Amino acid sequence: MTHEVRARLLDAAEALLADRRPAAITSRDIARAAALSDGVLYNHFADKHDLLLAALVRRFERLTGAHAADPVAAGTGSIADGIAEVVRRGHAIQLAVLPMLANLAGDPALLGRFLVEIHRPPLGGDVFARPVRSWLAAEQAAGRIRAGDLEGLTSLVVGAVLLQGLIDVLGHRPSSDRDAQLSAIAAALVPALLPHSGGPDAPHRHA
Amino acid sequence: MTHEVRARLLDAAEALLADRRPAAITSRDIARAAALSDGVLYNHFADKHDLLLAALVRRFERLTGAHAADPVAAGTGSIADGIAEVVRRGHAIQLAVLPMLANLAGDPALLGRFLVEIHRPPLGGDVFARPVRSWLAAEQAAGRIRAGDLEGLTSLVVGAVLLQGLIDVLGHRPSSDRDAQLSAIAAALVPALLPHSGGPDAPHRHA
Amino acid sequence: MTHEVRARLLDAAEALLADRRPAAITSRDIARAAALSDGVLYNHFADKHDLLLAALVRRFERLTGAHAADPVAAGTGSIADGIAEVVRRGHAIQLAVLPMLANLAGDPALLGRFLVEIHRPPLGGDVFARPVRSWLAAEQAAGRIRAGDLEGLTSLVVGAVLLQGLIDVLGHRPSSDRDAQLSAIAAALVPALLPHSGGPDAPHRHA
Amino acid sequence: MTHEVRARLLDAAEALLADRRPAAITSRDIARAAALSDGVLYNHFADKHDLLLAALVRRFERLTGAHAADPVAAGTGSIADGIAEVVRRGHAIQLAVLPMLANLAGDPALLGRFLVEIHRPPLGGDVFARPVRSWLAAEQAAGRIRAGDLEGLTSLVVGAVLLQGLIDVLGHRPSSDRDAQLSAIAAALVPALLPHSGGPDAPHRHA
DNA sequence: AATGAATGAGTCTTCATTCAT
DNA sequence: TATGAATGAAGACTCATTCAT
Repeated sequence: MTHEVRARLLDAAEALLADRRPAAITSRDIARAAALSDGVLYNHFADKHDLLLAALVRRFERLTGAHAADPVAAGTGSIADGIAEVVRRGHAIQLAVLPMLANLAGDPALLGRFLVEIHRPPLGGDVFARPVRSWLAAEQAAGRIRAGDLEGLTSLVVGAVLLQGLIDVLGHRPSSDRDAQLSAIAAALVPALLPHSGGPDAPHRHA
Repeated sequence: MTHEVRARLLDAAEALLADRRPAAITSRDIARAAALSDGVLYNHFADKHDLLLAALVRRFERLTGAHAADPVAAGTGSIADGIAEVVRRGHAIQLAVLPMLANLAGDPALLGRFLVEIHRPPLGGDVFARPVRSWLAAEQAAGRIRAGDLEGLTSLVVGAVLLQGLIDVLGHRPSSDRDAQLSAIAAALVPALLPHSGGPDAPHRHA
Repeated sequence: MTHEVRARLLDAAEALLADRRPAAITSRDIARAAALSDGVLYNHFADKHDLLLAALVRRFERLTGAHAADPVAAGTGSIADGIAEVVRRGHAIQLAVLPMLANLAGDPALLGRFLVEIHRPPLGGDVFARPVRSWLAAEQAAGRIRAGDLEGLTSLVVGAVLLQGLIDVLGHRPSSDRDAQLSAIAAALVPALLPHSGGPDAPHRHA
Repeated sequence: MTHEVRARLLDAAEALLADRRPAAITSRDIARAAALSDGVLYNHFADKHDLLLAALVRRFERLTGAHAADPVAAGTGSIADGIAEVVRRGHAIQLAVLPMLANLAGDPALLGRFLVEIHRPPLGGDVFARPVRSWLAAEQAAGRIRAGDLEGLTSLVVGAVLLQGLIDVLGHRPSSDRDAQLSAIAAALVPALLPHSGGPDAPHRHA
């Protein structure tokens, strides 16, 4: 089968990508991991870059797929619990995907090609934003959270979670610290979500 | 002058760092850019890494210094205007610093050394968080924004801004889109900041 | 042929080893001598050191093999003639091997690896001592030389020959001087070998 | 004083020579060890080689001087004891000097210059042979050992000792083994030294 | 005479890619 | 199509020596 070799190459590259940055993977490493010869690569891909890119995309989809399949339920439970869950889930996705993305950052050419492949805007197509936006939209539709700019809110949530993801991926921190911080973020988000509470509230009300 | 060469080396490295990732800068590049001979580097630094690290730190400080000197005023104007300014300023810092940081991500060893040099936690010591935290604390002290967990709120703001910074740095987007998004974020943050408005508002009010 | 290059590399290295010390042989020298490209070496050997070591061992075996195949006959002729032959042969082996060994002395790491490869104790496995010891043991068994400590006697002979070998290898001296000295050594050894004569003396008095 | 710098350079080089081979000593090492600047060297010596050579000679003389001053007494005690002492002393000199000489072997150019400086034949002028020869000559003159070729006998003794010295310097062996071997050598030498003992015994008695 | 920074040729090694089989 | 040996440009780093001060 002609495609078996291609697949083996991709598998091997994907496996290596799990714990090494692209720049640190040699074409020989891949060939050896695939138990194939050094040169085959060029019969199936234009380039080492090409192979790596394909492997990267496959890996991204795999990492991302599991999470995408299981959205946070909207319309049940308290808003506080819901946003906490959204935050936790978002963070879990980041932990899966960010290491790969961080490694990619060091290779602008590859990163560029990867982002094209994945759909802009950057940072993983919409894998980060979509689940958040969906939940927010659903709860808005249910009238359980404040109506208003969906994108601003989504960015708020995604950004807050991303920061925590980066901290975990680039620095290393105790998981208890991490959980506390995630809870604090969820708590801080609650007032931004709740519907206007009627009462007077203007910023300059002090006047 | 004994230090002239060292300085020229640093200048050259810093200049190269502006548009290339460290891994893509060769010792020869630096020497040539400094109009010095190949080996000089090793008369002044232990390593290419050492030189690069020093240049990185210098660049970071330079990039960061200007912003740090001019904090957002607290206690005047509306909260909405204040947070909008905090967001804008934060974004400006990111634009200056993130490209460098993103390039650094590809070189874990150098990144590690850099972070040590800069003070953890990652992502630029506290340059991102400190101005935000200061403003929030000041407004809290003035009773103009909701009392409560300062860190959660800070993370919210910094994260939201960071996400926009990354989008601008890694992908390229029209500045009008960017400004709109920053405004949306600031707007979305306002309700998270305003003091409790008295009225009933609990999340589970639905019961 | 898969091994042709490996062999050519070894041949080239061996040839260079003939008149240069390992430390003075660059990887480029070898490649050029083998009419191969700079990098080949690393397709067949882990290291320049590895290649050099292999070449060294090969050269040693080659140099040594010829001599080992043809031991000095014991039990025939006079003891004086026998020891003279043992001395001459020993000296010939040294002349072949010592230059290489002397060159090796300057590179402790390589020397160490080489000695492991060749069997300790130092100075070329037992190539120097074995033939001497064999002849002595055979003559002892035949009752033609003094019984007694075989090792002491062996050391005596090997050492005396080694000294002459070093003189020839490190300094340069006329071969007539050399031959005279070898003869003198053989003559001096005779009384150390002859069985106790009980009676008054002389080795050749029999006439 | 103009010569103070020269002396400091020599001292430093000599000290470094104690535990490093010449090829592994950089001109900077010497300058630093002498607490002098990199370039001074060239005001007092033609070359790094020149400095090293001078240091080598000085070191050799120092190492050798102590031993030369204290010859083995001849004419008293048994011949067996005398030769044992000669062997022991010879070995001690070797242990002092051979490491340096072995290191020198790796640098033919320097070795050559050194040997010229020290007087041929190689291996330390006559430091090894002279004490042995003196003792043998004295005992011969006293009629306590066999008359005959002094040089052959000297070579025998020096060579045997040299072999043991090399074994100790290049390989490492327990001192008990070493002492046993030195004794065995001394014992094996005794019959070569003792005056003719009379009795019939000829080598070709085979008839 | 001393300084010590600058030089730059030279070392080993890596690795993407080619290409004859 | 698969193989895997060969290529050769490129990289980081060393160090004896020079020379302006």
